Amino acid sequence: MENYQIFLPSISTAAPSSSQLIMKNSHACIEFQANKSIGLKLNSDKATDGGSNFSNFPESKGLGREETSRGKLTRDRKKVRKPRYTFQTRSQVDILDDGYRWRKYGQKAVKNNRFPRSYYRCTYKGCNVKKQVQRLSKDEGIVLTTYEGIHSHPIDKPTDNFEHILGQMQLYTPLN
DNA sequence: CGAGTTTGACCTGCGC
DNA sequence: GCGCAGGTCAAACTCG
Repeated sequence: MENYQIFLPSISTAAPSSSQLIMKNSHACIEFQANKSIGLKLNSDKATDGGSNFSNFPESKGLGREETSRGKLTRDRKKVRKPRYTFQTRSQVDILDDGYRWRKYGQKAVKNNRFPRSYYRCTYKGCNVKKQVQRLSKDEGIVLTTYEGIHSHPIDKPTDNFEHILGQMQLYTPLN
């Protein structure tokens, strides 16, 4: 960790909608963006790349489902979106080993991006943290990892730098 | 056998 | 209203 910058919002509802953390070392470059997701509508035009629209988090999208034609979906999803944090990582591998255990629950092709987006959920009991992993089509060396929510448990298998990063996230994350 | 992955179907919101 | 895109579910499958 040679170069470490943090730009984080004050913990206030009037805080700027995004912040950045940039980490660099000899083998990786990570750019971290935190967005308060509640009610944000930042881009008026459609993103040209599948990974560039992570700052758009309509509050109600895909939420509130209780029962459907399948008759199986009875979960009561919260209507409040958790904050999301996007890491932009230059890496040859899609999956950042952040020390937590994740279970993949979906993969989708993204418009204007030849790489699919993968959806993961933390497998720790009671931990509802999700993440999305996507490679940029215009620079396939860059992987966007979007975290949604805060882990409420210790890291399962601590790895060097990421424990630091995630610790910072929890320190600075505004609570809902 | 349990945990994790794959993948098609389904649901919802949004733009036209 | 319709189609598209994003997000999620869950059965089937794979792997250790």
